[in-house]
Amino acid sequence: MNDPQKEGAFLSRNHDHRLCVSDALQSAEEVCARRGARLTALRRRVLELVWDTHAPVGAYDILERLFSMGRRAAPITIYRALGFLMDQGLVHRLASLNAYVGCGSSGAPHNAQFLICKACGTAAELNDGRIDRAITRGAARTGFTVGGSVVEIRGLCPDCSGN
Amino acid sequence: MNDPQKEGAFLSRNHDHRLCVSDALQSAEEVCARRGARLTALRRRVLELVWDTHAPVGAYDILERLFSMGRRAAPITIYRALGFLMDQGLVHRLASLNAYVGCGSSGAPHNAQFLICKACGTAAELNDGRIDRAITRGAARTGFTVGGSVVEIRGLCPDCSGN
DNA sequence: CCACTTATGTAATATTATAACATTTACTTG
DNA sequence: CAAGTAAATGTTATAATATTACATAAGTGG
Repeated sequence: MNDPQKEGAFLSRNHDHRLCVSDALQSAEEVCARRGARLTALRRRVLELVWDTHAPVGAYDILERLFSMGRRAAPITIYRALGFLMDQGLVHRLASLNAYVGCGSSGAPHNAQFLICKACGTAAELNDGRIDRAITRGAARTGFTVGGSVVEIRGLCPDCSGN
Repeated sequence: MNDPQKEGAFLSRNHDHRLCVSDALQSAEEVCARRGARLTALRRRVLELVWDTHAPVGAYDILERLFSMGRRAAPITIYRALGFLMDQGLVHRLASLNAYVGCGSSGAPHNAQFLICKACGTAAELNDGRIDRAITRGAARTGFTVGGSVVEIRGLCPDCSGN
């Protein structure tokens, strides 16, 4: 992870996004190959569309983009592809947005926290053990055993907050 | 808050739930009166239905229960009432469930964390500053400024995990 | 009481997601 | 390679959640 683009959770507004996409696609190919999971043309296409921007994208947006690329499909098709991609840890669903975003640290399904910029819509994945631990401990104090968590944080990204 | 029922985030399975409801309703009356907000019959009814159990309830469930009480209403009616109640900080929406739950620490709108038992469906509100701080700090490390957060934790409540 | 604001009613529709079953594709094994 | 099987996709319909737009009613202040 010594790619200069990947120093922080958020990339600069004018980073070379083609690299994000090609990295994600290549990584997905490898991950799936290693597991014997089939990254079919359709699934790869959906993954590409999810990676179209760093802003989470709705299932029906993906559907429309597929249409505009000349491929006609039903909603269930997208949901199935997204389901596969989530199972492989390549995509996350953001419950607070009903939208999907590519997973940067792909490799395996995992919990993560998300930072969502309310100005530009960009979302970045955080994998902060301190947050996880605070949650596990806070829950444990009430006798609750944590299985998983949804952590979606709204605010302003560095570019949009002027930092 | 020296009500013995309220020692922890989760109440025992056989607590006297009528007290929860009457407390919530009375508190809501007070809060609204203080603010000049109108807790109408409909809104109070919806609040009661939300408080029917500690498990989050869907908007359409509320609608059905209203029906079964002889009151016919359209979805928008429920959503408007829920909107009002959320504005007053009396109800929270859980994004990961598309469901609504009464707010225990009512008084003002606020962020909170939620513990959701995957066995019994009960949800409890946590107001753990340590989690908030971990989030704020984790975000700040990436240059992100936090506005608000959705924290919904799934797992097993004390009753269901055998503690 | 009148004018005004707020709340609710009514009808239609948008948005997100899944169920059920048919067909096709690709993998496997003889 | 052909047949059999499992996995993926197609097709159609529908469920579940939420909102828009406009009409009516109810409360509030002069």
